[in-house]
Amino acid sequence: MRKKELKTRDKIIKNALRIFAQKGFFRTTVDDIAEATGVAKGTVYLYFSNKEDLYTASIDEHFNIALGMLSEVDQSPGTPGEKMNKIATDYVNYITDLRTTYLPFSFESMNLSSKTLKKIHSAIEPKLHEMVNTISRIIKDGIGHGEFRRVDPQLAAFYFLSTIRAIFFNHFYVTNDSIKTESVLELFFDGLNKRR
Amino acid sequence: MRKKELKTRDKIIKNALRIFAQKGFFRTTVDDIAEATGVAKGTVYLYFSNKEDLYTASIDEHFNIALGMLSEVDQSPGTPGEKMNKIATDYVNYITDLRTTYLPFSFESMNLSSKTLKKIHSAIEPKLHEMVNTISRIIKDGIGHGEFRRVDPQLAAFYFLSTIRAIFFNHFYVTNDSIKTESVLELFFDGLNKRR
Amino acid sequence: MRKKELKTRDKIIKNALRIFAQKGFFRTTVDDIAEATGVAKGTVYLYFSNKEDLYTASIDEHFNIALGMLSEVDQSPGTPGEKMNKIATDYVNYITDLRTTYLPFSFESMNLSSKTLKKIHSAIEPKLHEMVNTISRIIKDGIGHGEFRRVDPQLAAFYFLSTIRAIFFNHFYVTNDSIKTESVLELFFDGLNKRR
Amino acid sequence: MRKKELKTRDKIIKNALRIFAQKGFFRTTVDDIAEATGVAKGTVYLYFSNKEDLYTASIDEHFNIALGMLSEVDQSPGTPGEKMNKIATDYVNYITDLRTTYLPFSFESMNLSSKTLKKIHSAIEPKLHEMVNTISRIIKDGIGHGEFRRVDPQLAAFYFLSTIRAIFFNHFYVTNDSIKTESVLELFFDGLNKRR
DNA sequence: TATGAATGAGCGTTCATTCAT
DNA sequence: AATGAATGAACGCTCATTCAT
Repeated sequence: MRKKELKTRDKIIKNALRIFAQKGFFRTTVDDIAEATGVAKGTVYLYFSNKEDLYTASIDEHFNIALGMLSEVDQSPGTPGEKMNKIATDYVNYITDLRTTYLPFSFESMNLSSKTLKKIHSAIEPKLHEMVNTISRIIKDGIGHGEFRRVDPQLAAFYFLSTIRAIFFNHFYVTNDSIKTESVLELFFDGLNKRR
Repeated sequence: MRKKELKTRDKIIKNALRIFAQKGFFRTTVDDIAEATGVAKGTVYLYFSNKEDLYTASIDEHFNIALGMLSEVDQSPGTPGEKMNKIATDYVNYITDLRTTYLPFSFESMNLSSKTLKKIHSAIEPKLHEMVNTISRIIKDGIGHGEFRRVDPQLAAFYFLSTIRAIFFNHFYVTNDSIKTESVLELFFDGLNKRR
Repeated sequence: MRKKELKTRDKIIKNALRIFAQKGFFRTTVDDIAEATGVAKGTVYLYFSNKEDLYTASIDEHFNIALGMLSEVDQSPGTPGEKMNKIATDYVNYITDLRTTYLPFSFESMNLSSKTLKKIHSAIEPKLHEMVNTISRIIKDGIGHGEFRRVDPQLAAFYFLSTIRAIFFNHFYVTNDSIKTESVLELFFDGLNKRR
Repeated sequence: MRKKELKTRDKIIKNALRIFAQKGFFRTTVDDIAEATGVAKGTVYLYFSNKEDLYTASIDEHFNIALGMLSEVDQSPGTPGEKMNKIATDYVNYITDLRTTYLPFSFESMNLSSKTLKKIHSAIEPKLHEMVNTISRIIKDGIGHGEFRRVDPQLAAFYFLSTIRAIFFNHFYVTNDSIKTESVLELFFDGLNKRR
């Protein structure tokens, strides 16, 4: 029964993550998630005290998945630059699989109550820091091996994540997918300025 | 009469832009906007057929303002690099003034109905293209003068706008505002890779 | 329009008072009241911020009516004893008209949230005090004229109101209405003990 | 087995009585009672077919306790007046122990479905009659011994019970407990009218 | 033009009740 | 006998939209 309980809760989270990703917090109803999971609406409330709690749990799940992909790439062989390219590609693929509709997946802008935002914050901040730290270490490694410039590794890691996100936001603005991941990454690594 | 009408419509849009920016589409009520404008709720519907229309008009207004700032900087003297720095700084300041709350201003993720999304798209795409084109021209100019590398100017322009947005999204993830505009722009211009 | 507004609000309160009296707070739905008033559910929320607010307003209305009856009797001619008999009879008639079902009308026991109880308290306490004070004055008058014993007038006034209520609670326990108002009042005035 | 069953059922009733008394029928959930009893929610339904049944059983329990106190006092030595004073005091103490919250304990006004009300009625009417009869006998005894006036003993008995309840309802209206049991009983026994 | 009272569909949440184990 | 996960009907409340004035 312990197993079954975890399974139902887990199934709800997985469906919630997907549907929230597709339709956003407000256009997703608890019924949507319950129906997709094959349970009654009330069942959702056995595992989550309210919709925002479920949303928080979904974001948490998202970061767990992202962290999993990250550390897997980190432990695989390759130069820092190769690793970062792999991270970006994997993440882009994951998100691309997740959103089945036109809409971009973005936790960045939910306009929830500030109370919930704070809850989400405290839930994701440690995980985001872990992501930033992992990438940061890769960058430091790259600096040590003379592959990267001497920049602030934390800042570069943050900017790297933003660059990945930029690839998705592009979809919102430009309907034809002319913007390629590699081209953006090339700009990230080599910058705009001409080398002297 | 004509003047008064435009004024009321204009006042509504300006308040809508500010409030939507602060609270997002769903948490903003038509009453919020009517009240802030000092008109009755029904009056809003004299000028906009529904809430999403008003939202679309607000986004349009936002891009008009952004385009205005852009062309002003474009026509001022300075190197392409200086111009781009000015654009980023001005835009950051504008957005910072706009959002009075904790929440980032992001049109990217509204999770509206796809019908409305398409309307917004067709409304903003020409303006966004104008923005991208203006920046694109500056970049081309920089390439011609040997200041920038030979990259796809459109892609670089798009990535430049994404970089500006990245500075705001940062606020959502990192509570202390340690990420400085200049540091991010430095990374944008010089890239991560070491120069050979 | 001012008039119309007051009318709708007033109509809602009057229906709410009647239905709450018949079915109690929990078994009464906002829809019940809206339907009885001939307005949509949302209309109720134009005038009252929530169900408990409406309930509080209903109780207030009840006490206003009771106070009106009380002061009318008070200003009519008669001995203190006659006045008190009239008060009891009028009140009993009023309540009897109000409850159309089997259920007693009792504000005493709603088991609401303590927050609401406090709101109701502060709303009715002054009015209840006014009721007690009016009866108290009548009793004092009766004592002064040698009609009543020298008792605490406030206590006697409170007990008098309880005696009136007792007549209704009786209906809950005893299905045949054998308990007559006059018999109970006789006991109230003359007591159980034999006079020495 | 048989013993254990009775024990569980009994434990549920005792907890139900206490919690219903504190929070009322509607604000009490079956979960509240199950949790307090230390059994699963489903277990409650092994012994009671629904919540209203459990409520009826609780009221029954209440009357059994009250009847027990009553007959104990009845069989103890003392004048009729002394006995009635003892009854009132004991009952007040019992109820005071029962309600741990601000709310008065009142079965009088539950606003349940009329079907359940009828069930409750038929359950408590015989017991209430037994209470009234016991007190009635005491009063008759007092009349026979010249202690009480020649009144309808049933009516006086009913009014006596109402007087006891009045003491509790007072708590709802008057926040400071200035109303003392003895003062109210004095009024009950001696009446308001001056003795000629 | 402008108003704002009225509407009612829609959604989050609760909780008594059931039933497979 | 006992459990507790699951159900789903019910209800409070919101708010975009309408329309008579």
